Amino acid sequence: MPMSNQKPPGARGSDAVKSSLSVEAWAEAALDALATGGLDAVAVEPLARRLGVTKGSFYWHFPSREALLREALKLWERHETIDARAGVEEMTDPYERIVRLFKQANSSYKAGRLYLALAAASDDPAVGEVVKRVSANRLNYLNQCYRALGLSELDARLWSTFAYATFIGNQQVHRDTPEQFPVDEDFRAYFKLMLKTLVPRPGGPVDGEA
Amino acid sequence: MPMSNQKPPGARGSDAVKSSLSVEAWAEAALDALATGGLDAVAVEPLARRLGVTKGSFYWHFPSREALLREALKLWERHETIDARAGVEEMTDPYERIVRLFKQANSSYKAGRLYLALAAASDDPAVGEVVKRVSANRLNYLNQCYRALGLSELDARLWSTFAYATFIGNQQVHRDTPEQFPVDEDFRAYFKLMLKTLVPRPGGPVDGEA
DNA sequence: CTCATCCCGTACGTTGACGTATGGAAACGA
DNA sequence: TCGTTTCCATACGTCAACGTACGGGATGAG
Repeated sequence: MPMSNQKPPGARGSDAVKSSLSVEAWAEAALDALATGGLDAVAVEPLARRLGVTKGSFYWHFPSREALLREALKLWERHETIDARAGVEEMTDPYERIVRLFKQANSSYKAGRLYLALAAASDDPAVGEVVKRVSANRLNYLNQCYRALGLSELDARLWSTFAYATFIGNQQVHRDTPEQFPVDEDFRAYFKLMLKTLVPRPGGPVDGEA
Repeated sequence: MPMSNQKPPGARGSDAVKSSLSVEAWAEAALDALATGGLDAVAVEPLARRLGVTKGSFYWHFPSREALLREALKLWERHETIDARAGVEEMTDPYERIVRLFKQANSSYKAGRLYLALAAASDDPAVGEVVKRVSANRLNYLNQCYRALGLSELDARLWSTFAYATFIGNQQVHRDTPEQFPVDEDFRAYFKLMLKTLVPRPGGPVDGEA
């Protein structure tokens, strides 16, 4: 049984490739099923049918359904942490960095669905652990960005939580009632409004307590 | 088979009682299971065990699992639309009305979990329909409140969507990473910040486009 | 050519939940 | 007291998915 490394026939040379090619394909399919059908859609036989094979294939690559879930979660966490930093780290200005984060968060509808599906399956301990870690990472990163804007520790925490909650909620509203969600021109106005409201300009007013 | 009215031995007199007593008990249990375990937790035999009975009882009250789901959704929608208006309609000042709505939205953690669980199960057509209706109702009501504040049609739509998304997101963040969510004193500051940011005071500045 | 390993298909046993059939106990009216 | 209605338990068949056992074709090494 593989599950780790066993020299896949393709992609020779870079022996840094740890996971078998098919393993990742199964994991991707699992994430796809998760985004659309929830956690129970991550089922061996349905996925096998979807991929045009049978269980026999699956149980050669994985010891169990739980192993597939673990692999899918690992893949998701990697995507989530890498994509979150991509195109953001290069921005030096903290304001522009936050703007970039927001644009990114609103750009990938599919990633939003995936997060919501995983968050809804947090009852599963393995899922809950990863969701909590990813969510905490995002919040901490946003918090650092707000601190870089000059906000105090408390203010940064409050504003970053505020902003993060808003964008998570946007994904939720967008999914639950798409026809109520602003599009095109309205969305641009909506986005601009949120930006102006949620991220204080470098020279703007700083509000402490009342 | 009942499923509608059949003169429950208790609560005589008010024959306006449409659903049997036990039917509502099953529906409540179903909502409870939904909040904690998701849609698949609404299973006949597990619920029966939880209630200390067997399937025999269930299939006397309901023709199928789907009927239970429908009943639970009906109950949820009723709760959601009634509770949303309770303690809000009496407020005449639109500002105070919105504040009341926000306080209410943040007060019931359990109701938040229920909404998130149902929203996550929107793949089910019956669930999706109700979720969409409830969500749209909330948004429209909030929109009316913002219009009553004097905002234009567009501004009211944007601000109400903004505010609604934020509070939905709060429930999500609160559930996914509870230890990162502000509590006690920090929460009060957080709440105040959101209020000041999201609901313009009657005499405050009105921002149109840039 | 032979053989061993890789990858997958097939057949089987098991489990959990759905739904049905039927019996039975308790309450209630005549 | 007797029968009917109400509510629930038990037993059964079905189905879908998990996991296992085993076989078999392909492919590369010797």
